[in-house]
Amino acid sequence: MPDSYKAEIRSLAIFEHMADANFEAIMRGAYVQNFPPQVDLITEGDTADFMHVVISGSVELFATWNGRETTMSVVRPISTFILAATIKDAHYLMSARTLEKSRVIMLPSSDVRRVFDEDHKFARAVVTELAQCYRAVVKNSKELKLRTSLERLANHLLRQQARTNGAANFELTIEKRKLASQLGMTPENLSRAIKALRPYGVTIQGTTVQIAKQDDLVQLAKPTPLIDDPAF
Amino acid sequence: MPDSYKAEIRSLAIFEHMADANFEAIMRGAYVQNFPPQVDLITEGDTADFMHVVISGSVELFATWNGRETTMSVVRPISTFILAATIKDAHYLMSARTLEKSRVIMLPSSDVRRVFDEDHKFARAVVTELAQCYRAVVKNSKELKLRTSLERLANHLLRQQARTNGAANFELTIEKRKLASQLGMTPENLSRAIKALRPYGVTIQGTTVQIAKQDDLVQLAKPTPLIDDPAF
DNA sequence: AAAATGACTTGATAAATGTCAAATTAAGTG
DNA sequence: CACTTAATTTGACATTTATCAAGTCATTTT
Repeated sequence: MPDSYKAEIRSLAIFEHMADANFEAIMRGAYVQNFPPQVDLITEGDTADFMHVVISGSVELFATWNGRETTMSVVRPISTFILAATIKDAHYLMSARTLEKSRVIMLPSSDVRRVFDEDHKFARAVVTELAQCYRAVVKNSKELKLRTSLERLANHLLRQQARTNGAANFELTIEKRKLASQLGMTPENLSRAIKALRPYGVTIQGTTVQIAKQDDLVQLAKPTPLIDDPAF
Repeated sequence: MPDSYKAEIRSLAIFEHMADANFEAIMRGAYVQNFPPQVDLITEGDTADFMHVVISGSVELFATWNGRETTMSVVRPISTFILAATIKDAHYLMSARTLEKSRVIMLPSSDVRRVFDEDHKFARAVVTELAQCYRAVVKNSKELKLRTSLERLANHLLRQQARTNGAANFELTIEKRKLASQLGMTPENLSRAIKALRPYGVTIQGTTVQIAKQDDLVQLAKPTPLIDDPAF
């Protein structure tokens, strides 16, 4: 494990305040791996032997049932995933695959759990992270149940805009068919939803989004921190 | 706070192994309240000043947006709710109301957080509980995105059956319109879905469910622990 | 018990969303 | 660049789900 990665990981919220010795204990069994795009990292149902940290690239979390598949979320640097399964010593509920060339650090779950039991600062940080994840899923669930697909798209665009520079023009960060799946619709439906946003000043060419009439889009989307603010 | 309640609360997984002094510290500021049905306990967006424990009755967690409302879950004795918001010192993401006459214990969030920082056993238990809640929401989200309303109903019946005695006959525990909302459909749609399950041996009269052809229903529902087993 | 209220069901219809196939565009490859 | 492949879009259509209105059923109130 090169020191440069170590420093990066150390700066993550969940590792930031723990004792050096404990951090080293976790890092001892950790290893970095580089993956090309479209590589399966984990499969739902398997036991959660590793906690993962995305250092570069991006990783899709997805779920399957009865031949169907849906994108649950996309994890970007620098963040952890599969924290809950690690802590509970349980099975993965979601599968993961790389979307681009990605660097991922794998931390043995048993080490994470052991240190968790010894280092209160780490435990505190894990809880905060977990609470954050929980709230993110709740928000997502609210969005799915309370909004139509058009409204979900409109709000996604506004969130994406806020996440970047807040300017009228920005880029989509994932493929449209993944976006469709994440928003709980088919690619065809997304394509039509994009056209339906035209009267609200939205133009999407390739991956470039332009929001010409911010107010109109906001009026349609009706964003609320209770669903749309990741920090709320 | 009567001792009888205290003993009940003490036996909850999240309080079970903590130090007596810390448990007392939390109980000192706690109080029990009895509510009639249909009383609003908390409103989404408010700051999470209390963690709640349902001692008797049942509490609906629901969310609203743009004039719409959806049932997120129903909490039954003895369990906590609004743990994540308490830990994060954040705002409630969901509202809560009693469905029946209910007894609820309210623990000041600041006390919970203080003890959390001092008592490692408690912290450990909180994390486990939170991870459990997280996984429950993920399962729910998977179900919403991967299954049709008919499949959701079929699986709900099987889960409900497993939760009770596993026998062919059992009772629905909530109103049908709440069930519909929880499953992400309208009451009318639920009513029709129930009829559509007839060929699979399902009869529902009032709140009584009969599953005459278990195998047929299972074949339709295709339950998986990754979505349907609360303990998985 | 009669009346009133609310839950549930049913039918008719509309809207939203999904499916399939084909056309188009974009991206990657030799 | 020409070729191949994959992603996206479009059109036609099917299915699912929601909406509205009316009716039925059950429960509570008086």
